[in-house]
Amino acid sequence: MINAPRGTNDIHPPDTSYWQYIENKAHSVFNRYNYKEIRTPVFEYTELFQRGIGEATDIVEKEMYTFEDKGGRSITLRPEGTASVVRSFLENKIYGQPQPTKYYYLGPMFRYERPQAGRYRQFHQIGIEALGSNDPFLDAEVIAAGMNYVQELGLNNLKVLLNSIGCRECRPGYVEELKKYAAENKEKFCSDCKNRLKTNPLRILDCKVEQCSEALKEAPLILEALCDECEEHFRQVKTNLNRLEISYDLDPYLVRGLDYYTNTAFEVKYTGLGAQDTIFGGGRYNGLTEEIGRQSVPAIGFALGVERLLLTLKEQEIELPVETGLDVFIITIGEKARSRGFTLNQELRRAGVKSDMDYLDNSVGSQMKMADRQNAKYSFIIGGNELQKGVVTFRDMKSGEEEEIDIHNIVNKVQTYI
RNA sequence: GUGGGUGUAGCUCAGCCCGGUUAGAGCGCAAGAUUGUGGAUCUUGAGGCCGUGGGUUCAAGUCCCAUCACCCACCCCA
Repeated sequence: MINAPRGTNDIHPPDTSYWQYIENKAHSVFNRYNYKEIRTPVFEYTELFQRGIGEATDIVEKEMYTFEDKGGRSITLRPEGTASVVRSFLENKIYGQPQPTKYYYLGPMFRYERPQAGRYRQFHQIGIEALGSNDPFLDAEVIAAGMNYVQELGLNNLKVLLNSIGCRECRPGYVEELKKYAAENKEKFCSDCKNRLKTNPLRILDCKVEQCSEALKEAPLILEALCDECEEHFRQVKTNLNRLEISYDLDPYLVRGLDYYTNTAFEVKYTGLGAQDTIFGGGRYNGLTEEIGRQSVPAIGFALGVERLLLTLKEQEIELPVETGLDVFIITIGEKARSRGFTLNQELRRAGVKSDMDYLDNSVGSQMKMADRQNAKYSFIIGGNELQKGVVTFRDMKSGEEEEIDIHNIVNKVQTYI
């Protein structure tokens, strides 16, 4: 027996209809915000992610599915969506068109990690990216679009965490301050954080170890170290969120794992999920386009984890519209009736009626049971008697009432009922 | 990559500590209960390389080792 690779999942009915619902809702909500769908390849040259995400990040260091293709090129299955979207934006010179450019995307992403609740090796993200504007109205719009999306799906009790992590003017100075503070209080931090101090100092801010949160209480805050421009930008983002009545908690310890983020950083969490509680997260990445291309294009976006969204929907016991049952199930007795039922089935379907029949040559009782299990509104019974009279027995599955109807009129008849 | 838990019927699980002959339950599935009627009940039945490989033993689902997978957590992220 060959199993699906570790960390991958098959999605079966009825779950597939949840997925379709989630995807359809994304199309409709993001279109309303005037974001257009973009589809990029599932694999890219490895260099794109190395440059875009940052060499020092865990994603690039140890989580990428990288392989050499037959032409000797290093290829990587995309671990996230933003780098590809930016690459495509630059490669196709979309910056030459009227700005901003507003995209959304959805699809599978790949990271080589140990699977756990809400985290898989092949997982799915839905994201939006708005490129070509640094307008703080846009920061708020992006967050609003995401919140609107999950709210329309029925989610409650979500928390927006907000921070600004500055720009390349003010952040380096802050990082130095932070390093200095941490060096002076080194013994108060956990061993991981002692390492982070060298590799990625900002990350000590969101360490979940209690002693570290203690140790950080006296630490300098980035919100107090922002340059005038960043501070003003952040102030306006907050004002705009207030205007949209989106409540948020300032979290000065919220940082983002990927190098390209600047200014606004946000995460939306649901606390009932266990360790993987971030439903979506994102921020501004004004530095990314220059890493990948030559142009400097400001941009902001977020990515949402579909599997986590589904877990939350189930956790909150939100009913998603499941595929409805059959209109008609055809029950036949005998070979002749079966053949007639088979052609009638096709007639029904061509007339827009959702119908099915038995393919196991089961007993009438079993066929009736099948009709019941399939949630059929009506069953059509065709046996020797019906064939002789040229009728079908039309049974209302709810009331149990039956009437005989001319087999030539049955399609029209049932259309008026559904 | 690290730690803990779990792999027995289609599904959920019991049996394992304290080895012993044909491996169980519930649900689901199938057939039937005056021969052409579902959603209730009852009867009967089908369905298991007990994750895989090795070892200990007269004997292994049960004990030991390895391996794989899943779950949870750490790391990190969506």
